[in-house]
Amino acid sequence: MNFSEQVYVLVERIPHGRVATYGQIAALLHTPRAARMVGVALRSLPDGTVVPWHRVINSRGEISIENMEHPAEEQANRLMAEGIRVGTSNGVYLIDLDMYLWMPNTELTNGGESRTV
DNA sequence: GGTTTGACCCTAA
DNA sequence: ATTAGGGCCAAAC
Repeated sequence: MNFSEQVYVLVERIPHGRVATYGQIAALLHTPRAARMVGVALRSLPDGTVVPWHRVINSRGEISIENMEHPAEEQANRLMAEGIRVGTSNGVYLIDLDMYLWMPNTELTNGGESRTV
């Protein structure tokens, strides 16, 4: 299984209503410096894929797409459809990481609570 | 094989 | 606080 496939598998584990960062995905794959590769992998997702690519954002909590086949606006809409509050400042979409960041270490160790705040 | 390419990230001004 | 600049490394050429 190549790097891209591992990325897809991991991204599928991001729960509905949560987000992860590129660097976080890379770190979970034991290559903490390969954040850009995560982006490259998601860039060339096959069409009609079921991977929730929209749940992956950058380390500052921003959507990092300008305009491709999937514009930033679509990603923002998909996130909001999951109940995530998406702010916008100067054309940049912002997500509160303190509130929505996925914490994979916590998910199985505490009965599924994992609240922050 | 070597080179180029990024949906990134961190550091230093 | 904001912004350049450089490092990163798997994949595609």
